[in-house]
Amino acid sequence: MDRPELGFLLSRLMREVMAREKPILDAAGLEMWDYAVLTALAESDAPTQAQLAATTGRDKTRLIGNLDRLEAEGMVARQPDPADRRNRIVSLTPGGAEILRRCREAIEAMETELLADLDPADRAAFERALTALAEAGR
Amino acid sequence: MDRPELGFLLSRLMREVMAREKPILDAAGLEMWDYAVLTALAESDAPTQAQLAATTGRDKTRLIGNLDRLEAEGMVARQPDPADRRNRIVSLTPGGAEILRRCREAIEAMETELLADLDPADRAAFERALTALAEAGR
DNA sequence: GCTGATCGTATGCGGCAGTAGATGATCTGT
DNA sequence: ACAGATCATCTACTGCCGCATACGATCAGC
Repeated sequence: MDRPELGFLLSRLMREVMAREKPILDAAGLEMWDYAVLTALAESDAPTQAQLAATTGRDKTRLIGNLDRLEAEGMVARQPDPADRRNRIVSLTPGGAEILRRCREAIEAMETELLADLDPADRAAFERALTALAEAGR
Repeated sequence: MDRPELGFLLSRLMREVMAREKPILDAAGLEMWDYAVLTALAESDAPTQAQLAATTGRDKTRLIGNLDRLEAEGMVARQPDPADRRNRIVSLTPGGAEILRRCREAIEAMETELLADLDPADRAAFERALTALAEAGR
């Protein structure tokens, strides 16, 4: 049962995916973390910064800098939560959403190409399994 | 086609796997990198340090420290290559192989448990696809 | 034999990571 | 009204990362 180490396979694939994402994000003037933040923002509505840090896995103090930059460039907006004014509610601006949409499109195309060599059934199973497993880690 | 970002799924799963590996490696007194090095050593025979750095993805100057430690603890041995005395050929000692074997066993058990909830067919396809994709990144 | 390249090693740099403590604004429980 | 908790922010600290450089030993081509 000389199964190849799950961790090593994942890290190798991860490196490959990131290498292919980088030029796309560079072209849009985004860092990896920026993209993660924007994506999280598009998926959950009206998150507070602490929530955003939790869902992206980014340290909350590090997140601040990213948001500063993204806000300065008009991609996100921070508003005090009317229900609890300690919170800052972060949201995507239309401009940010548009940039995100373009990146996402390019990245999906890249991923499609990356997965193209797989047997279609395997590919579907791979995506299904990966989604389930990623969920398992909460 | 709102496919969930491959990169994000991978990073979440990766974090989960590493979190589960950590206690096992801690118990054996190994760092993540040590384990990667030992595993690479078990798989390819008589690699030079430069080759080892390439296959593990570790910076060659950083690798030195790991090898120093592993050598001091008797897990690996460094020998000058008789064919080219600039090279140092790194090899697993029996003791190192034994420690690696035990870790690998525990980690495989952990992985088996992690994958246990998957549909068996999906699981097989997942491993097949992951192996193929990891290969794609050379 | 010389020159230039390669390998292992040591060292220093800048960058990025998380953690911890302090601060000010704000909320909650009593 | 007051005490304690929470949130965003700032700053200092520590540790790991890759990268570049330098150096001595060694090899290969001419």
